[in-house]
Amino acid sequence: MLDRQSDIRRAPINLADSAIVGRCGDCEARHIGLCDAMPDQDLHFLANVAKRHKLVKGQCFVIQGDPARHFFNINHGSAKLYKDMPDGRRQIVGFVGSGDFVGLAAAQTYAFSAEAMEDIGLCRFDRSELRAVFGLFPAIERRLLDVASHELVVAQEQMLLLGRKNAIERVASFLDVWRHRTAACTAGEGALDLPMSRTDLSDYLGLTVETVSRALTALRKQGVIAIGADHRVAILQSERLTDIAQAAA
Amino acid sequence: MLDRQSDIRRAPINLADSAIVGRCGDCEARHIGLCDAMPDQDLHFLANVAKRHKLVKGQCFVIQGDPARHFFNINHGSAKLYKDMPDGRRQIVGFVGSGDFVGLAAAQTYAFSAEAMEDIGLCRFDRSELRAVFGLFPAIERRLLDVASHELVVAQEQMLLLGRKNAIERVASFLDVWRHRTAACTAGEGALDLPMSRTDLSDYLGLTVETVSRALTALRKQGVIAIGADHRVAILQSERLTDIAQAAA
DNA sequence: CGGCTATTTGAGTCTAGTCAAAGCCTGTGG
DNA sequence: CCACAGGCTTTGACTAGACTCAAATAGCCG
Repeated sequence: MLDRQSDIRRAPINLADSAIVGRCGDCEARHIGLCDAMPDQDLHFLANVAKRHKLVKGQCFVIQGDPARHFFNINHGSAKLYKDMPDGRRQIVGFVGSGDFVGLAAAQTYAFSAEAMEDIGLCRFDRSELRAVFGLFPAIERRLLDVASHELVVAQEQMLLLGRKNAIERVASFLDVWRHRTAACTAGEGALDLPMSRTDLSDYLGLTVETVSRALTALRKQGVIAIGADHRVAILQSERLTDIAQAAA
Repeated sequence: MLDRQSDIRRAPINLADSAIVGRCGDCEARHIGLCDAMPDQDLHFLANVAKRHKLVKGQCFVIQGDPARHFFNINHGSAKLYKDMPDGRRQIVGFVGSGDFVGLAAAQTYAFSAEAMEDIGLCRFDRSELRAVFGLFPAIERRLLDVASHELVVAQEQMLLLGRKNAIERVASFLDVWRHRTAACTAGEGALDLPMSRTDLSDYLGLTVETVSRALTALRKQGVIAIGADHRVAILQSERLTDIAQAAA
């Protein structure tokens, strides 16, 4: 655990080093996330306060405890949000992907850190500048409130998972939610695309890597899922998975 | 566990039965919570969409899964917010008190239930009507976004607690947070006022009643807290408590 | 003064954690 | 093309911290 201290995650590369590219109009995230709340002709208001960045896998763009000066909108790729304890224990509080908004959970300082799990592109907004845009386009603020409400729902569901579910229920819950999250994007019923490692999964589910692995094996032996040679997961019995996740059976 | 099914909590009294009393101007919560975002002369806009209610201990005013038609603002008293699983397992996702806003964590339906832990007074707002007030007073929406952001910070901290802390750290964390929450109200350094039972505490901390009790005893034996004959808790060494809560020592 | 309930304490069990090692992709270099 | 190093994942054996079941204790209220 403690080797995390010397990890790449502890040596974030300054965002200023990242390439700034492109404009809003042809952004891959134009019609998702924050930006979809703006009509085309007013998009330049957002563009004026947004800086586009590209980050490579492993780079941090939010550090827990730093002054919360920015919001972020992920354009492509995925990242993990997490909290660390002084002795190395880690809790991942969320995974974010294309279109997701990052940075709401902050008062004066960020309550979490954020690290790219693969190469990502994002837009960075200055909080105070974005706040000024609120006055002109209340739809933005409305959107953020909706996003925050939804995140609260998800957070409460995660509290139930962490506080009351056993290992298999936790893993089943994660797969069930992830399936629905990615079903919107990929129609195919093949293996799930899991950008996170088993270690990330364990830090998200409040378990150890070994326990996550054992739970996956148990689900595989029950015929609920299949695990590929590349460790990817395919869901074979989705109703059964949901039942296990919710302890409905 | 399963006896909860027949509990008073399962048979909520309809809010329509509750007494509706008073006006906003002389409300005990006038200068906290949502209402403080409104200037006196415009308070009647809120009053028009608010219904004041009084509830007795044990009454539910939000049921998980019901259509989310209202927001609530607690005027006095305290309540618990929780999620239940079909087999009776329960996770309390938050405690709320005077001035606190309830109902943000909802999409079409409520993600949680809410029950009065003591007699309480609250204001009920129709969501659609309150939304209409947003247009006239953006300060309300701004306030809600701030509230939601703060709740997200708290929720993430709770995920860390539930996912990665041991029993003593959980109990210490709770006492530490609760001390700060109530310190703003009561200057006295006496015993904490804990409106919730040990069972509620265990459902909040993801433990059993017995484990909570044992953790409290352990903290008492270490001299960090004292436990009164009425089971109330007094904090004797607050820095030590904080260190234990954060695993800093 | 009892009955009731919430809390605390005790004894034994079990789930998940820890420590250790093997297996298996991946990617690099010969 | 194959061998090998390295990291991630899986499996195994044992431990520990929290849970379960049971009982004792102590306020609280009629």
